Amino acid sequence: MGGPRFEPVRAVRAYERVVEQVEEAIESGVLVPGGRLPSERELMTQFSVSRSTVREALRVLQARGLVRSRPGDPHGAEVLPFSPAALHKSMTTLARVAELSLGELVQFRMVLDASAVLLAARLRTEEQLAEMYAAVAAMRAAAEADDAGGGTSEEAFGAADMAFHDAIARAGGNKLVQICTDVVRSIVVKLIADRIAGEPDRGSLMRRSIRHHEEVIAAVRAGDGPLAARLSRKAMYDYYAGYVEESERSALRALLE
Amino acid sequence: MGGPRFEPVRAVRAYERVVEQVEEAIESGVLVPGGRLPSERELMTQFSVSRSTVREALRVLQARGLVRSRPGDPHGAEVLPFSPAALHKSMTTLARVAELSLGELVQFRMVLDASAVLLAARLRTEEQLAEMYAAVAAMRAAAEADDAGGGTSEEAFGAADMAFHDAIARAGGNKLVQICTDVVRSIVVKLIADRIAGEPDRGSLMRRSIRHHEEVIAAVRAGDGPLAARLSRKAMYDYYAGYVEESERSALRALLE
DNA sequence: CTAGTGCACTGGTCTGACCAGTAGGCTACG
DNA sequence: CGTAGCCTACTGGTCAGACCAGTGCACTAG
Repeated sequence: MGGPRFEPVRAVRAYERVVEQVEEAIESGVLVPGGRLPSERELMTQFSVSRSTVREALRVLQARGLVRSRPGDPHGAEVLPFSPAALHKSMTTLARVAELSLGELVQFRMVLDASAVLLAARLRTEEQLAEMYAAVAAMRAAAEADDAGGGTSEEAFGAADMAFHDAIARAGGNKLVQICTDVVRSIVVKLIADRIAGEPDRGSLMRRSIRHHEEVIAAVRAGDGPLAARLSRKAMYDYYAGYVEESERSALRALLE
Repeated sequence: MGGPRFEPVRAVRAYERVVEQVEEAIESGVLVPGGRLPSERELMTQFSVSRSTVREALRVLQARGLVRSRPGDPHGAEVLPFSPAALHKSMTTLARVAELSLGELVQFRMVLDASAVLLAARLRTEEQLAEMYAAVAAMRAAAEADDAGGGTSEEAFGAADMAFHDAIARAGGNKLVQICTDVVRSIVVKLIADRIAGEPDRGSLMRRSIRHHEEVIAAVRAGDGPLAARLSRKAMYDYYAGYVEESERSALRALLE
């Protein structure tokens, strides 16, 4: 101990410094969504680096979802409004590389959705409640179309289901919960889309899901958060348990009290 | 309707196809962590593209946390084991660009931590319980060092706290919950590190936090998940409420029942 | 006033070059 | 024979300059 503790000076690549500066400009608000970066050739003179370096930096920024560039665009790369696309990408990679099981993903959704619904029961506006009702109505319409042999009805059902959960999440008022819910939902749906489409008894699954959603809405309307949360977990479990490995279901049931 | 619905063929850049192929190789297990990619010059012949294109692809893969390259390394870029670094990065960006408030972040932690602790109460092993005890002991040691005027004690306290929550999350058995908890925790800590360090009555805050943690452990040991979850939320609230905007605290309290 | 055309400039890609740094083989010394 | 130190063949990082297809805008012809 004692004496100055020097840190190793890691070599910072030129393109990294370019990334840093642009990132800083975006986060500090100097560059606003919809705004434009100078052209690559302009950037290379401003940063005193070559175009390859500028381009590598732009690739990184693009991978992080901060900018987008189109060939031929005379205005330069566009600064994007925030989108969870990058989060989505890294979570998808996570799901594959870290070998996340369907059970873990569903469990995560149970947790987040239940909290969102708990919060929604207290914070929702009348308008958001109406959206939830509308979403359930759309689900019912899709289910009926399915009974009649409609082709793309499970797609419509899924979209309505998403609208419902999105309304809940927005009503809950936590953007992070909302975004994570959405990201994980899309991953889960993608994982089992084919299995759902081939489900023999799809109709009864849909009907049961609709009933569950209605119960959740009723609890939200009544302002009973804990009940709504319980119902929400139950609904999620019932809908997805069939697709989850038997060995993982007990961990899911642990959330049902 | 009717007739084939053609999709617009979006122009796929060369470097994107390189990224896709390498990503595919990693996710399918052809390339394992610790393994090496061919050198850039080798890759450019394999993919029949120029080195610039190869390098842009590598930058993207690096930004996604899949590979790392060192100058002079004769073995080529290294395939990395999974790390939540990319997730961390995109969530940090999210927090800044999407203007996530401290309140939302803390609320998110309350939700995730409570679920982790709920699951841990059922699934924890004796070994993991011991780790939790050890972490609390370390917290106490740090708090005592702080009373004695130790310099880096709040750092040690934070590290022990992290170890505690990490043990809980691992015991809960959901990797996604564990990772998200960890990522958000580090963001929160970074946001208020300076405020915590300057806290006048840090000692009592630490002591109260330790007591809370002990209560949580007791409930986990007893297998009472719901109680442990409640205590965990309470502990988190007590610790962070002071740093959260007054207007947001009610949303946090909504989680306390 | 509008429809069409041309041009200036963009991003995407390629080629070829140089540099600093690394690893591992080779050599010379003990 | 063993080892310390050098040497070389490579690596990734960066640069310069070139070409192409595509875009938006100004200009022009109707």
